[in-house]
Formats: sequence, C-alpha cells, structure tokens
Amino acid sequence: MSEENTIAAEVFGFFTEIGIINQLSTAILAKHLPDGIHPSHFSILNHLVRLGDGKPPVRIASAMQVTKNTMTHSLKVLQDRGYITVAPDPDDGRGKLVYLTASGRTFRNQAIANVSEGFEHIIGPDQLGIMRRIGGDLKEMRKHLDENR
Amino acid sequence: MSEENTIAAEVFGFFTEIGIINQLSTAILAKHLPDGIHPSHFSILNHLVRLGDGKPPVRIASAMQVTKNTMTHSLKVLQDRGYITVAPDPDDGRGKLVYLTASGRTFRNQAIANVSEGFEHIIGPDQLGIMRRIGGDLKEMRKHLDENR
DNA sequence: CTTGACTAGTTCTATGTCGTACTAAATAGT
DNA sequence: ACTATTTAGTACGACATAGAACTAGTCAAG
Repeated sequence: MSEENTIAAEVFGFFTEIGIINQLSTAILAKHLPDGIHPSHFSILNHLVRLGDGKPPVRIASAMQVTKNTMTHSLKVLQDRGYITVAPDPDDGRGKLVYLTASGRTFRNQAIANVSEGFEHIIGPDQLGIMRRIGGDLKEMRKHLDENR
Repeated sequence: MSEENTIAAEVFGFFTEIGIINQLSTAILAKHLPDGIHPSHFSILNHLVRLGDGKPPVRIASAMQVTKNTMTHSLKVLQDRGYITVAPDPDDGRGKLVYLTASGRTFRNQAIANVSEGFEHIIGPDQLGIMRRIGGDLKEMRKHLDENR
C-alpha cells in the first residue's frame, strides 16, 4: 500500500504540474489575444488553418478533446463573429461542415502575430530547448492516455 | 516573419499538447473520483494533507494557480460537505485559516485508493518512465512561466 | 424492406472559473 | 499620527465546459 501510494503521489504530482503549466500558458495566451476571444476559440481557428477546413464539428471536437456540446457552443460563437460558416454536409444529412471565412483567416493571422510577440518575451532559448527535448515524450503520453481512457 | 511563425507554431503545438494531456488526465481522474467531487476540490484536500493545513485561502490559491474567487467558491463546497473548516486567523483580522476535518482526511484517503486503482490500468512502466524523465524539465518550465507571466 | 444500433448535432441544466468591483484590515511613507 | 498603498476575502455577472436527454439521419443484419 505504501508503495502504491508513492506511485499515486508521483502520478498526481506529474498531472498537477501539467495542469499548472496549462493554466499559466492559457492565461498568457488569453492576455495577448484580441478583445473577448477565448483561447479555445483561437485554437479552433488555428486548427482549421493548419489542417484545412471543410470538416465536420465532431472531427474537430475529437481533435481538440472536447465534447460535442462544447464544440456546438464554440462554433456558434465563431459563427456570430463571422469567422466561420457552417453548411450542411451534402453527403450526410445529419452532418455539417465548417468553413473559414476570409475574415476568420485574417483574424487568425493577426492573432498569431500578436501572440507571437507576447510570447517572445517569455519563451527563450532555454524554454524552446525544453519543448524540443520533451515534445516526443509528451506526444507519446497523450496518445497513450487517449487510447486507454 | 516565417521564422517567427515557425517558432510560434512550435510553441502553440507544445501548449496544445499540454492542454490535451491535462484534459485527458482530468477526465480520467474525475471518472474515478467518488460521487460529485471535482478534481480541483480533491486537489485542495490533497494539498492540505500533504503540506499541512491551517493555511490561509490565498496561499492555497497561489499554490494551485487559481484566483481568490475560485478558491472562495471551492472552499465553500468543501465546507458544505464537511471536509474542511474555515476559522478566522487570530493574528490577522482580514485572514482566515483552513483546517481539515477528520471526515475530510478519511475521504481523501479513500479517494486516493480509488483513483490509484483506476490509474493502475492506465499508467504502466513506460508512462512512469516518461514522467520521471521529463519531470524536471516540466518543473523548470512551470517555474519560468510563473515568474515571467 | 424493415428493424435495431449507431452517429451528428442540439438543447437544457449545472458547475467551475475568471474579471471587476467592493469592504475591511494591515502596513509603509511621510 | 495620518494618509496611501497593499492585501485577504467576498459578491455579482459572464462564460466555457460537461453530462443527460433528445431528434434526426445513416447503416447493417435479417
């Protein structure tokens, strides 16, 4: 029991550390993001630009690891701001497809510029080194958790 | 500009990975936690057991990297469930001190046991290896972000 | 075909968290 | 001593997110 508690403590400590880093990085990101746009919304725009749009909401939700409810809500916000359009999927009566608007693309690019400038004062060579050093392990951990949850 | 965008993409990718791991681990934790208790509440109890109680809310909030508001709310929940008591600080008219109750301690220990069992099927030697390998780097990153936000 | 299982998306409700603004107490500067 | 600043905690409102229940469309099995 004592050994298992030690391991449990180790696991908790690790995930706590992860949680705090997530907390801090999200806060920094939010601070450098224009007006009332939320990091998660920015993340969706970013995802659509990088991997291409015309995808169904459920696929985006699974990529972002959020529930469908959340995605419905987030897409509504982005739609209200004119950054995306949502059209019914011609090949699937249930489905919809998400497309970036020109406004959405320019907004994303501007946001990237803003945030990059903000991060420049915080992410130095040491931090980049850490990122590159542990990136592979993080990806493996994520994959494992995703497959065994 | 292209170089900075590359770095920006790298930073975003890293923090996205962190965010997803946090998401997944929190979900797993929540699933193995008794009835309606939230991971953040469990985290507070855990903190009080590990580092000792009798601390002011603001110190707990800073350790958890949440705002005072959030801590007020969380403590109210834990108080309603009888897991902690909150008494005024005799040395500081503004402050309060948070104490664990016997019920809170036993609850935390039981939760630890539950969650440990749940994690046993997910965290294997490989994952433990990753945790130990990158733990130092994570701590350094957290410290840096905390000091330079 | 027709039925049953599955999937995409939405609605409703609850809750955790944050930002802003406020009160009260402590502390520093003069 | 008095004022100004800082700090601890709270109240209120806004919002992102999750869970449960629901509708509608798809698809496979017979």
